[in-house]
Amino acid sequence: MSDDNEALIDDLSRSIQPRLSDACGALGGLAFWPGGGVGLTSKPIQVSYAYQQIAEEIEAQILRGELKPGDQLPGEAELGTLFGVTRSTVREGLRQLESDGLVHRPSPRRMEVTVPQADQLTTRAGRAMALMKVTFRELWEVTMVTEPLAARIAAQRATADEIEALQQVHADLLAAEGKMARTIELDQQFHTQIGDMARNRVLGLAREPISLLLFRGFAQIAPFAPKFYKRQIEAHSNIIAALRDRDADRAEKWARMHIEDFWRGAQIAGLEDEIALNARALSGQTERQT
Amino acid sequence: MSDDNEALIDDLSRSIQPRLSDACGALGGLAFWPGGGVGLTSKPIQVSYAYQQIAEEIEAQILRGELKPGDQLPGEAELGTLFGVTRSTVREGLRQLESDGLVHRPSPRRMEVTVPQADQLTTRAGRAMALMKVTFRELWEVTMVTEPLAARIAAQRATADEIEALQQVHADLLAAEGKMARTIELDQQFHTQIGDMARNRVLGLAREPISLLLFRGFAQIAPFAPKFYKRQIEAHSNIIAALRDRDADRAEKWARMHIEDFWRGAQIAGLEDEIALNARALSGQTERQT
DNA sequence: TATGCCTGATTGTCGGACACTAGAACAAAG
DNA sequence: CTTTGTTCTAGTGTCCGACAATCAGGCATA
Repeated sequence: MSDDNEALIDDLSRSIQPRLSDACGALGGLAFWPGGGVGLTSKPIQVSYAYQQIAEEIEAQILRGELKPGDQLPGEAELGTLFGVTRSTVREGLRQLESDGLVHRPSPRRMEVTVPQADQLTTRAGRAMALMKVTFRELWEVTMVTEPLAARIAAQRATADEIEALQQVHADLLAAEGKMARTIELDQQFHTQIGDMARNRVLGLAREPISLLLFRGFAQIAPFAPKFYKRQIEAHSNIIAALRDRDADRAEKWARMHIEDFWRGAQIAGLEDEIALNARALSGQTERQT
Repeated sequence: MSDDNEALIDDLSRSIQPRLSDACGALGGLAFWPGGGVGLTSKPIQVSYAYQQIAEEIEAQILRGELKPGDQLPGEAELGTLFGVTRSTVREGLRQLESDGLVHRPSPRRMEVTVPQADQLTTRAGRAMALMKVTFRELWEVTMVTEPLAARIAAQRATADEIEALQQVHADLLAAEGKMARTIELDQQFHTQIGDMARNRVLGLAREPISLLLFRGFAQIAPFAPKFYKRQIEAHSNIIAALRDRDADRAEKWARMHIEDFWRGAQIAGLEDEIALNARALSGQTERQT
């Protein structure tokens, strides 16, 4: 494998500034400000550790295209000699890259460059939103534009097979009546699937974590609004029908009404400015890529 | 500090399964499939390393709320004894959490729990979109709904000060005519600022990386469309005016026209299905939090 | 050809070590 | 009493060396 990596090795070997830790505390010429304590330009003075530099250097080479997805990284020991640091230090850097999603490990022996996976970003964003305690209102306001957009584009681009698969999810959803957890799961899947049909990765990335959180509210709304479930189901049917007819306007309209209706339910349940999700509920879903 | 951490320590000490590495390769009862090679349920068989378990355990406790933002983590050595692993192993886990944004280091001596920072997520998402080579079309389709939404809500919620600040950015933008890099920067800031005025963190999270990438196209459009720059500026003026009047509909309308116009420019420049950004361009901006 | 075995390279984890520094406690000076 | 300087200690970044487990690949065997 060393033949294949010759080039990589050459590229990677921008050796780390020797003995960074020594230079850590060195605060770069901090100008004295005569006007008193206030107004001092508070520069962050960020220290840079060796393991960070390792991660940054490799990351930069990935972004610059010198390392492409699929390329295999040299061994840890080799990286160590290349950068002039110990294997332990290299490892810490690799862990960062790993959880950044820029490298992954197809086999425990190989470490290769990859592009961040969508589901990983979704988890990340969802976690962040939960931790920053976003409200249903915030989620809803955005969903109010993303889902109709997804439906509209999906009507133009979805394949017949995809629409069929969506129909199947809808059927499963009907069959799951009464089982709340399953209902929510299938409801989310329904929307995710429409999102995928739009063939827009940006939209997919943006809407997924949001709808994931928002539609959990289902469980909190249903008990308060008897007809809520039925209306939601009907909306789904209408969306599917519109998709079948390739009627973008109608698909968009029904999606909008669907989300509007969701909001009415949320209002009845008094959820408007409630925190959408105590992060605890997400704790089970941590899926760290390996 | 050990007094304050007594509770944390108790909580944290769910000790890691002893000797995980030994159980690594153990492939869980793989059922033999008599029908031939095809149809075998290819289970991922994910091994779990000690450093991952450390990260996951601490992460879970953060999500569960047992560790709250601002809490200080015990020292590495202490964590090591709590989990029953070496300090090196703990460190690798901490590096993951660090780049996940769940913990950070206000001072090189303290490691405390925090909620993921928005700008970090933005960087992450932007990098991912660049690496997956999204097209201008994908970005534009989503921007076409996010920016009008941001403008609409901003018209309802922005403070007078914020509108004033926006006006200032606009003035700077006018003054920067001809300087492309600066123009793009200020244009992005203009939109970001409107996004912030909407006081919707979900919207902010969703739209920021997208607009960041999309509006870079400015540089590629301007040379092809002489009047493009002027029209964009005018649209900005009109948006500000609408915000001043608290006219949500008009703000939304102008934002939409603004983005539509951007698309016309993109068409003239032939960018529709071009890759929005070679990731290289992002490589300079890596800002790893410390 | 397909199977089993052996070997080298790589990885996960360990334990110990050292220099350096932030933070606190303390002493001296205005 | 506040401000400045000193000392000490715990904790961090980095290094070193080591070991068991495992994967990849070559080789021998059936």
